[in-house]
Amino acid sequence: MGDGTGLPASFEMAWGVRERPTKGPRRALSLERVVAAGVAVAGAEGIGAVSMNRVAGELGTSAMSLYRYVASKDELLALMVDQALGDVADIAGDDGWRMGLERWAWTALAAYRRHPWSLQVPVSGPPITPKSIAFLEQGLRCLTGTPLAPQEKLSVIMTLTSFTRSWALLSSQVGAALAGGDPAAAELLANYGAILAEVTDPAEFPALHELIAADVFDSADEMPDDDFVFGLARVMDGIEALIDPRA
Amino acid sequence: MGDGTGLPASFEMAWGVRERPTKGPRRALSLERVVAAGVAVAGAEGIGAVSMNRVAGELGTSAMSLYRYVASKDELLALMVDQALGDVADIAGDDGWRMGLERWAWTALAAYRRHPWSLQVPVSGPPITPKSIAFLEQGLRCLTGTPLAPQEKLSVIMTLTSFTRSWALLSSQVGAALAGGDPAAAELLANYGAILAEVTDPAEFPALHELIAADVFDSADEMPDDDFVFGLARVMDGIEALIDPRA
DNA sequence: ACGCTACTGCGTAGACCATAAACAGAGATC
DNA sequence: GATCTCTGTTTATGGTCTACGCAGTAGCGT
Repeated sequence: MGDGTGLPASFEMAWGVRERPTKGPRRALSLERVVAAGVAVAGAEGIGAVSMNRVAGELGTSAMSLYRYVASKDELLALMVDQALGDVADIAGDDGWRMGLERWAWTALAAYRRHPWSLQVPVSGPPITPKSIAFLEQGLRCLTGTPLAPQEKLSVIMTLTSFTRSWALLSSQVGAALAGGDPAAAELLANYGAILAEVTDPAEFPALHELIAADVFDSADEMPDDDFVFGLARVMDGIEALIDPRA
Repeated sequence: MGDGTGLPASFEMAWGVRERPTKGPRRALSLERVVAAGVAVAGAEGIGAVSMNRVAGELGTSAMSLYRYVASKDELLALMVDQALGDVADIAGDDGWRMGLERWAWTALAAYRRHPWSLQVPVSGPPITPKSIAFLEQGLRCLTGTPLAPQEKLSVIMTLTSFTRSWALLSSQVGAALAGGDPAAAELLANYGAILAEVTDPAEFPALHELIAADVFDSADEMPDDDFVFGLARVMDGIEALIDPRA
């Protein structure tokens, strides 16, 4: 087994393991540049525009050249998502786990906002790329000193991650529908409450119609971060209810 | 505006709005059968095998026929996901909001387990299909009688949904890697802890290595629902911390 | 200096994919 | 019976990923 990690070669490259082979012609590109080109295309024209051809075009070469750096398109996408996380600065401070984790969640949200397309890439396994692991480390550090078992720490981070990611996804889609090009999506969103009202029977959906009557579904136009603040507070309260009794 | 909902025609069909036009030849298929065929293909061969051609083959017709029932592949996928939720029975009981919401979450998890492929379909907007709305209604009913504002109720449901969905996704991928065909994924998962250890520097990732040392990443083999129970309890505690002080 | 050999970029081609457009027939309505 | 709408299907277009193979490059061992 030795030092074979079993990871795809491009991932090992991203981790900095694996020295570049010394023989052969000099490489015209680098994994970094390929991934960066992918990120550029996704950022400018959306994840749907990311094809091997398009990315290669951005670099002035042809599609097949990219396969010298990446074994498949899925690998490229995974590395793009990793890159999108950005370089993670130190997050945990000395102001307690709660403040730290909240900063952590807001940092993740900011990264998702910067690269909304990264939310559209289908998740294909547990995190294994450098920046996502570094980010996990930052989250875990916030919990250092708390009376939680290791397994519990991981569960806490997972819970928080899933909430943040889901909210970022919803929020980005709403934002895209409002600002973006698709007029059908925009209209659907603008009339969301009305559509629900028209399609459901108040007698059959009483709880839903209570919300419709309260205009809950139409206030999405503004869409500040209030809902995120609210949900985040709920999740943190839940964690606090676990930690506090032990202290 | 009248009764034009602005929804795609196939969605109106799924809701039962829209009478079938009386002219022209009798239809050879039905929207239900098309969606059911898609679900069958996805269940048997995974979401990746769902192509218009493959689904049409399942029905003994040709790809273009499906476009008489569905305007695009995305619509078909959305309807398949809706179908996967299954018929929702009454969930809210008289044993309090917490028990109700927990049943609700477990019901959702069961549906995801029954149709893991539905987690791979990229989410493309707020829920608008019959069964997902019915499911939302069930969740909201659990909160009837609680001192929560309408907007808060929706936020609570969203928080719970996102947690459940994320956990189901992770759990299904782990399950697929262990049982499924891809030996690379299986090996990655089996050595997950070891790989992390090999690729990261303990000095740079102290919090992570604490977890690795505790074998947290290797106990995934068993993977019962313990983590879901744990996270669910956290989320519910968070909601309880909001409700209790008001009662 | 001179193969050897590993490695490079890239062109070609195959297998699929979603779907636009046009068409011949079915069957209810006038 | 004529009309007119809706039906399934055929054909065609432009896109996707990527397996394969080729010609050329540059370091290494001799």
